[in-house]
Amino acid sequence: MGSLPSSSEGRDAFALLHPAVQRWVYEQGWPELRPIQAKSIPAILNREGDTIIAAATAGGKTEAAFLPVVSAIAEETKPGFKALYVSPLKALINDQWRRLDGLCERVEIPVHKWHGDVSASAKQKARSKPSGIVLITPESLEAMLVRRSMEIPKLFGDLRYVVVDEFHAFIGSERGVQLVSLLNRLEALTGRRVPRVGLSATLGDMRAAAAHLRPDDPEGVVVVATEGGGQDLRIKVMAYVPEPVPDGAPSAPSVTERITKELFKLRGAHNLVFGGSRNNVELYADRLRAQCEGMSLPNEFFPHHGSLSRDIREEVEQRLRDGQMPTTVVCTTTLELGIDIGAVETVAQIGPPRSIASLRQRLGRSGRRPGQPAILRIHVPEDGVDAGDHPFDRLRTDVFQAVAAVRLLVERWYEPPERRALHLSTLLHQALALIAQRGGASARWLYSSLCGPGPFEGVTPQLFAALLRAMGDPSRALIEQGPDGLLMLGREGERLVDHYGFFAVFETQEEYRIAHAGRVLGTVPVDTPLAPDSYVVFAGRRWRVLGVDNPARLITVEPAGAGKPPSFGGGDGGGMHDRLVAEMRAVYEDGKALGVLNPTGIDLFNQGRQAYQDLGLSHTGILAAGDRVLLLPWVGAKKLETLSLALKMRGFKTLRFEIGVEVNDALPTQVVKALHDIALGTPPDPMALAAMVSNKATYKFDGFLTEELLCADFASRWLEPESVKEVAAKLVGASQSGSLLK
DNA sequence: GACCTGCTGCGGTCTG
Repeated sequence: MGSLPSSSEGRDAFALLHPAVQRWVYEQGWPELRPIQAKSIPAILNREGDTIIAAATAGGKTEAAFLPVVSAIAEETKPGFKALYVSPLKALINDQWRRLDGLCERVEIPVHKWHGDVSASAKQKARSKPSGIVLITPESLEAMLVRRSMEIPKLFGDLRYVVVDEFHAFIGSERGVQLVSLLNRLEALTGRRVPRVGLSATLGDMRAAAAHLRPDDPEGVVVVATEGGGQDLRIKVMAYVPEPVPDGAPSAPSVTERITKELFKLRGAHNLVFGGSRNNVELYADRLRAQCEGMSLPNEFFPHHGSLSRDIREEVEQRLRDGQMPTTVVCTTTLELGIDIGAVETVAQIGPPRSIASLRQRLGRSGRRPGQPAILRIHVPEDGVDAGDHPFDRLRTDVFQAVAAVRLLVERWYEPPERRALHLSTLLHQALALIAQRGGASARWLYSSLCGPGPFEGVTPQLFAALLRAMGDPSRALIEQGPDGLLMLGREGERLVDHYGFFAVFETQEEYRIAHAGRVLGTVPVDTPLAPDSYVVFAGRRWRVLGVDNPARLITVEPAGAGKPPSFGGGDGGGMHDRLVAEMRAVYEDGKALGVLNPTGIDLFNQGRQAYQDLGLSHTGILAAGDRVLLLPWVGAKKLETLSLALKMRGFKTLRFEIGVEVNDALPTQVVKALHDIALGTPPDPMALAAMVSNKATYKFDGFLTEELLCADFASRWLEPESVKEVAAKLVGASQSGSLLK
């Protein structure tokens, strides 16, 4: 055979693989094993523990996990699935299924897709003769555990590995908490501790990621990483302001028109433009297509976002993958994860990045061939301001945010996971799922199953008892207690669990479909319907609304010559990490912009620095300026996000928290007190917090929580763990505890 | 004035 693996590390790793896997590797014609693969193979095959594989996008991570995993299970003949692969996206499962097919065929191991688009008959077939590898979503795994718990020991009793793809996508979210809880439940059902392998490109804090992967033994997780270095980065931040127009002069091109002109220069290659919102995606995709048509050129610009129909999105992905015709896709985060689209030349971003991890992920789409630089252009629109405007409006926070994000990117800092929140909405969901899975359970057993070392470890027995009491309250009727003390599903609990919508822990809004000539183009939210005869831009084209069928939730359209993007509904707001805000402050303080700014950007940068000095924002606390209240940003954006949520719940309209929070209303005393406490970094008085929260929901099952539980959960998102328990204990009241936890 | 993700079981009808 050839002299494939050239390094000694590569040779040693290669020798560990199963002969059939070795043959497959030869057949691929690879010059050698990638460094990440050479490292991961012994890490997985020579030990029993958990592993995190971190390498740049397109670094061969999938094979780094599956060459050893397939080798380990190649000779297994006992019935049962041997490896479970969990992915955040169905599209990624379909991609990986295609990719694994050849390798697994060589070794004669079946690979099963298992998600909502897979037919019941295919699942039935896999279930009747379980073997090989299952590729699944968290929701489908939840459904399997709840609906088929009796079969789990037979299906997974001999499971050898769990592989989690795009692991970063599961960190710091409700869905990630659910996933880890699911893996714990799976191990409990099978009585085996199964090695976990997490794959990711952008993990900043490996120890924290390890703690998320295996909460009760983070030290035992081996991190296999390769340097992403050596890649040449070319980054430019371009700022835009409206040009002043003298009276009587023809109007100057708008900021949007100038950014469009800049993006149009990307013609002739493969590029991605991250628009920041579906609205922007539609706006720019339409303008760019119109510009092509105006110049009688073939269109190269296409939109891609979550409200477009699957077939429209797949058409665009296919066009990128083919690489035959030059293509620029204007998209949201939909093209950020690992769906196979090939390499692109330039990555552009409209507006400042909100997350460094996501910026890194986006950049990973560019410069994937050796010797080719990764190119990033950040286009930052800013408003025009007058000299007399308030300094808040002259801070140019978007420019500073973009510069701060680039500084952190160069520093290789990424948002770390946050583990300290209580996640009571998800805990409630998991308690229901576990009761349904077992048919009934004691409170003590539930507590030890869910709140041991794991994503709910911050929940005390008292708090859990309060949660169960809330669930058992006749007004909610989620659970009830039998005479033997066993907890069972109540009337409402049955109804929830029986509906298929139960399996996902995230909320989704109701939508209308938009269709032309029988083809569904995509969806818009029900609360922002389109009127008949209005003009709309959708899927990158212009349409006239023919009719709206309310009962069918269907909007029909015909081609038109005008239109503007529909409203896709509001987002969650905020979401910046404290570190990014701190870096913004550092940029204001030290004035170092890395030389990445265009001339307009430099002007705005100087203007922002001046405004910053004018304000004299150097201490922590709340500034009252006239009828405005400014919360200094340096308390941390995470806290501000929470605060802004609370303030919105109280009906305040004018909020700014990019760098400060302004409130143009008089604040109730209790809320001011809580704001003060938060600004000073001390735990707020629980009653003041309660006054802020009222009884509004953010997560899917918040609506079933009492005000006290909601407050405890709310506080947990930014307080230190000790303070969380303190505040929660005060809220819940230790005196009531104990009745359910016998 | 942000983004994204996911979905079972059953009963009915039709096709090969």
